[in-house]
Amino acid sequence: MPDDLPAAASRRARTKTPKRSEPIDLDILPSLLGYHIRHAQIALWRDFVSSVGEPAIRSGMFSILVLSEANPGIVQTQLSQELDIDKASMVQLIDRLEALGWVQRRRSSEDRRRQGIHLTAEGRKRLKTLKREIVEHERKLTKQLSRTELAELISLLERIYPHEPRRART
Amino acid sequence: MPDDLPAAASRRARTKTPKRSEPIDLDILPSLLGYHIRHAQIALWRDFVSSVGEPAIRSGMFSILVLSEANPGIVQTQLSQELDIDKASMVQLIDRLEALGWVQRRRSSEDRRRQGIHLTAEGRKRLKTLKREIVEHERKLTKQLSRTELAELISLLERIYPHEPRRART
DNA sequence: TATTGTTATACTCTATAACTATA
DNA sequence: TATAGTTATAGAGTATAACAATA
Repeated sequence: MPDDLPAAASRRARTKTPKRSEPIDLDILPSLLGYHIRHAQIALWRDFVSSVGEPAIRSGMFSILVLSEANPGIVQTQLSQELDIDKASMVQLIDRLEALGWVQRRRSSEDRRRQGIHLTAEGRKRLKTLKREIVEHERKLTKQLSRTELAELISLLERIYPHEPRRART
Repeated sequence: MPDDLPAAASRRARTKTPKRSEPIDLDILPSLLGYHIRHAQIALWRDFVSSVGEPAIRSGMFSILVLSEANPGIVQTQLSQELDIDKASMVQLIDRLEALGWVQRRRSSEDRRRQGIHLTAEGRKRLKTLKREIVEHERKLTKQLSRTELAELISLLERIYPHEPRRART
């Protein structure tokens, strides 16, 4: 899950590859979806951290920013639910975004338990840059796929995890 | 990357879902491959831990077992390279498998720096059960996909992460 | 000098549980 | 009683760096 994955792997951190003498037998691994998802996740993660200028931002925090921009005042439980992040973990992520000055919590006057999340002007500015970097990062990673193939890949992935029906987006 | 993900999420751990009042706007998230890979990874992870009888075993350790069975005497650097796990992390994983009595390190006589990994009889027995559980778990997760679609999904995923060319497997 | 494996340390993500305040 | 949010704590995964033994 990685979720997310390692800590500061901006540069390809692992040790130099040794001579590969003979190819190894992968047995059933290549037939397992989990095996490929894991590798894809690692590749995406590595390119994400090296593509995003702001080292403090991880994919989870990016998603929070996007949802907060598109849904001003969204509350933490909604974010938790949509992003499949525990509410206790969400607190820490929002704490960090607030410490960076990118978002603000605003207590709701109707239901004083709730705190809506709002982007600050600074957050909006930074998110704009982030989005550009991340779209570029995605393009780099998926450049071997045609537009149709990418859509097909996403569509197949959506069928293996439970989620709310998506509204059509062009 | 998450790889792997949380700690002990055998039971759907997170809090009860609250009423979803109005659908939220996901903005660009649904167009991002990383967003879907992350969700798929989480879904796979959750089902993995609830499907595998042995709670000590994670997907990384499972892969090590499979490769050690198919390639007796494989060395840690090869495992690290193939599974994209740092060699220092690999040590800990092998330590745990050895403590469980499932694998053995055997010092090579030609190159005394190297230690080949070998399954024990116990390890072979347990791996047999594990494989059955994991094949079943994969079937459950991918049951919405036809055989062709699953092959297509895997093939598309393979094109977004760097890897050695695979030998054909039927 | 380079490689294999190891130890030690630290950081991130996430889960769990107990808690506050509001409803 | 239930919900939104918080705090505290712990565990897994991984990275980094330094190291020992061997080549």
